[in-house]
Amino acid sequence: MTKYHHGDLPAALRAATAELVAEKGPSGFSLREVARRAGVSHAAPAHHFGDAEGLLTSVAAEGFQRLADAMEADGDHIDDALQRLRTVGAGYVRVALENPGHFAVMIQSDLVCNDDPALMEHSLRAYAALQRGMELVRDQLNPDLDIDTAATFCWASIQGLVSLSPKLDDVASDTGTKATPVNVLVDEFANYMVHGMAAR
Amino acid sequence: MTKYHHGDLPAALRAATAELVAEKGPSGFSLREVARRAGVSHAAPAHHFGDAEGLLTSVAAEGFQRLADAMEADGDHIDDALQRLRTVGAGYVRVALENPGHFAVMIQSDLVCNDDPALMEHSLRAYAALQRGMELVRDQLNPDLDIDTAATFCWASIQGLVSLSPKLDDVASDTGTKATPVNVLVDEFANYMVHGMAAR
DNA sequence: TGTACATCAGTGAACGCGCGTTCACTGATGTAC
DNA sequence: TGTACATCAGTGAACGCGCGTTCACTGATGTAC
Repeated sequence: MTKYHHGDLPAALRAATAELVAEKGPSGFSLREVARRAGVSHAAPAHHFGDAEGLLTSVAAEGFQRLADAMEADGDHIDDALQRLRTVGAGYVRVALENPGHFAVMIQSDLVCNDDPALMEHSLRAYAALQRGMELVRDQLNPDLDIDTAATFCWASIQGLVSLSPKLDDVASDTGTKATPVNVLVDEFANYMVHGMAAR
Repeated sequence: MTKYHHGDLPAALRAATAELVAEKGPSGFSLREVARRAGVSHAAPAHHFGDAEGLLTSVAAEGFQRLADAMEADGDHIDDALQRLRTVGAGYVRVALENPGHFAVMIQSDLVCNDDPALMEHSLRAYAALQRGMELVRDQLNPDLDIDTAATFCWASIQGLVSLSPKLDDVASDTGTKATPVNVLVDEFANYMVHGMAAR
């Protein structure tokens, strides 16, 4: 016997959205399909999120929340710049691979409402954690390092690795070589990055 | 008086697709809207491309063609590793910013047919040009450099910068700072990258 | 040079489909007394 | 403890819309003779 009231429908709708986007990409998303997967009528989502943008914004905020939590938990207690960057980078990749639907929505700003308070809060929290890592690099390795440029570059590089990884597999299979897994690449990444930032 | 025969409808459809995707994102694409923009009936595209995937694949192939041409023209005559990486990186960013619709399709492998001969040819040509740049770094700076890892990392970093740049603008406006333009970042990128790859 | 015919390129009407949104409704829950 | 009522959560039918695909068609081009 199923209950009439769901319990936590908003969370179930976010999960269904993430699952759907992970499978079909953002283009495959529809409110009706999400409702179907959550086992409710197709008019139910409007009750909680208004429209599609509202739901996607909530998914993006949840993704940034998970990312920020991981970055703070992984990195804030590590004192060595290289080790911290390596750990936080690996954490980013792990969270991104565990939440592919969330990340696909997070990095496409035209799908969401960028003024949303929750979305802003968690994305800024993630960015701040990254900045603190960069400050460590500056203090230990290169006093002239520009924090914002370095942070931007770090974020772009890792996210680039994550979001290009299916494409990299394609290219690898075209050339007959085997693609290096992302989580291995990210370790090299930390070396390149820190040495590059240290050495100017 | 408009002609019945178009002249080069396939090219016009590719251009309309790129324009539409640049405006609305891949999710906003539809065959009917593309036909509308190209000024032909909505059944016309099927004549040349079969279905939506065929058209998008052709757009991706055209994008890789432009990219590969630019990379070869920009880089192949430069002998210094750092200078070459800087120039080719700047070229990548320039081509990507000039063809945002093409690039949005190129990096989403689930939209296109990855077995397409033209697509394979041009994307491998671009990747090979990047590899030659990495060989230069290996020969001049670090004999132990792994070409494929370095090439992957380069591509991911630059593409990450390009595709995250709208999001970076959002974050910048949230924090009240001003986002560094991508073409400035890419210059820093070359420094980080080469020093990082040289220094292990 | 002219004519007949095949081939190619694009048309426009028709179809069925999944979509988002609206709205009157009903089932469940919480609260005041 | 029980009852009445307000509020909240989800339903399901209805709507109009843009979509992709199909198909018989017509206009334009090229080629054989």
